[in-house]
Amino acid sequence: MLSPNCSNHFGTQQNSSIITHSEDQAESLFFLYVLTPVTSLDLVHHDSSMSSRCSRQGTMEPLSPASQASTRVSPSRVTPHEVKVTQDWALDLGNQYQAKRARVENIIRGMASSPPSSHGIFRHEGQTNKTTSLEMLEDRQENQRNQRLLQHHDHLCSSRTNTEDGRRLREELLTMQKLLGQLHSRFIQIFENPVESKLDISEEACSMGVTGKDDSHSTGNNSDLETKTSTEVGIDPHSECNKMPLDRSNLGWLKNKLVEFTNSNPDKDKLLANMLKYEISRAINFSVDSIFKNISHTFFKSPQLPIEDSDKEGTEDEAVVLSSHMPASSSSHFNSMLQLPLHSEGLIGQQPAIQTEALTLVVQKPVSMTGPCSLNLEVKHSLHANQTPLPYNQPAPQQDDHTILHLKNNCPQQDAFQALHLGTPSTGMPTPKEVHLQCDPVQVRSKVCSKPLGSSQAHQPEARSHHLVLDCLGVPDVKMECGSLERTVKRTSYVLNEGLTTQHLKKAKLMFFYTRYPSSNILKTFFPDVQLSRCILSQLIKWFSNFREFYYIQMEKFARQAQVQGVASVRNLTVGRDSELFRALNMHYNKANDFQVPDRFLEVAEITLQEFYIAISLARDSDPSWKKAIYKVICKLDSDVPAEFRSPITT
DNA sequence: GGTCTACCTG
DNA sequence: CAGGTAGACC
Repeated sequence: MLSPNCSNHFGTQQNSSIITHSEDQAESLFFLYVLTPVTSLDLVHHDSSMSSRCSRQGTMEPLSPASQASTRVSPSRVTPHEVKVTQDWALDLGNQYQAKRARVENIIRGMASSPPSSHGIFRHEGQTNKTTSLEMLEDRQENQRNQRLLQHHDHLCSSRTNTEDGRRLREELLTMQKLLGQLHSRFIQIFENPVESKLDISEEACSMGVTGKDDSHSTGNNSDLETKTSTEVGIDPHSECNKMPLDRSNLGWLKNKLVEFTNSNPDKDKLLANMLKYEISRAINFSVDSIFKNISHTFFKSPQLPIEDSDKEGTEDEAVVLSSHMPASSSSHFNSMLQLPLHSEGLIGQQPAIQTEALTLVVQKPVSMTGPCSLNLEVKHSLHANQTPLPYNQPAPQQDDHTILHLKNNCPQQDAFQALHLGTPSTGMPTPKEVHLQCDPVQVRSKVCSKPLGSSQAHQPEARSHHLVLDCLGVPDVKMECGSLERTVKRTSYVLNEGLTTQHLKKAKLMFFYTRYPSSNILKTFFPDVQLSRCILSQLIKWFSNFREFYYIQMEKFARQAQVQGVASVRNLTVGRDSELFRALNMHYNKANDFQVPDRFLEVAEITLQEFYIAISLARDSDPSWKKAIYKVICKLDSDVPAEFRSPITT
């Protein structure tokens, strides 16, 4: 099939390998064409090197009869101007090829003019033709069209015909016509009975040692070209007859037919053999080219393009770029991670760890990015060296707060409060410079709070002196670039209310170890980075109310459990760091277990458990308000919150 | 009436 | 953990 145009054919990368070879052999091809009977008018475009290359490439076509007939250039394309140009081009060839060309042209003319009305044509110098004699044998209709074309050119070229050569060639013409008839009959037979003919042809061709080798040696430049064109497409021209299946559409079949034809006329049709060899190579090139073109097209449209090599910590811009170049399967991942309105067809199942973590942290509410807060991170995991790891093998009972659990898992800011006790920075952690960053926490607008509250305003001077060492929200121990870290924080910092972030929630939980009933003043003092409006304050109070709720539920549960287990004395009810009750509480308020829970909290917890046990033992639980007495006791057991908690999360 | 709390529910 | 409600307290 004809290539649509030169630029497309040569401009596409996927064809480069084949095309390059062909272009490198432009000169050889040129000579081959000169020596080869041709009929196609594509060569009219040989007025320029580029167009000639394009034409030759563009006309590479399978040699199957059907395709030949359907893809041949229409004679109507020829214009007088083109003929003139071709003449000029041909004159540069030199006289050395004149004789040969004339002879070949006459042969072709004779073959093409099976009807006696057809006369010599293509005397025009340089007027070469792409249609081979074999092709003409295959398609009579095409011959007729070519004849019309030849006739059109005849009057232009006839004056150059040598009368003596003409007579000699006419004799050859007769021979060729006979052969033509034989070959045509043979083709018809093959078409009608392909299987039988296949075997026949195969045996004939191979038994005759059908190769282009011997013949090619006699054609000088043609042999080199033939070898090149064959080898460049991975086909051994000397052995393919033994390998390629003989099919009507198969090039091997055509070659065999040509060999058959050539062997029957060894002295006169070497030219045809060379020509066909070249055509075969060209067809192979074209086929390979088409295959690669299809492959390339399929490849770039495939959604399976792997992007594992893509930067997993790429920026959002990078994600956008990826989404535009990659299969949608890849981009979808980034879409979900970055929540960008990108087309999603499924990105890559390969998820960067950052994104995965962020997704697990999403609580059940929609989020938005507002209200930047900065985290001053100075010390991380400072207590790890001194803190005795708490046994944490058993899950806490009634772990119904999944949100909190998630937050604890990924936001080990408790480390900051561990540092409050030891005040020693841990090693191997990011320096303050490295982790000091701006984050845009996600905020959830509270129903109660109608007004947006600016965060990080009420910075108390004294609070600034206390550098809370906050591990910024699930930032892994891996040292990260600030940009990447910031993106992580953006996705992990989940603002629960106006001005309140997950850091505040964690801080409140840690404060609960000291105070179960914080006053409003205490909250204002220890949350200086939050503008404690009424709604914010109520929110904080509500948090502690929820903390107490969970706390008392656990106490009652374990007290009743002890009752069932038949604990003899209240003195036997103790709460140690390895007790199941403490594990449950620690899991709830300090899931990361990186905060040193004060001993006082253990004492208070033990007292609370005993109070519940006593009340239950005395059947006070029958009273609807039987817990109030316990609350009165517990509220008096609050201790002072360490001054380090005064440090604002926002600097 | 406002505030705080416990309790319940989702 | 948030929202709602009811009760107690001032």
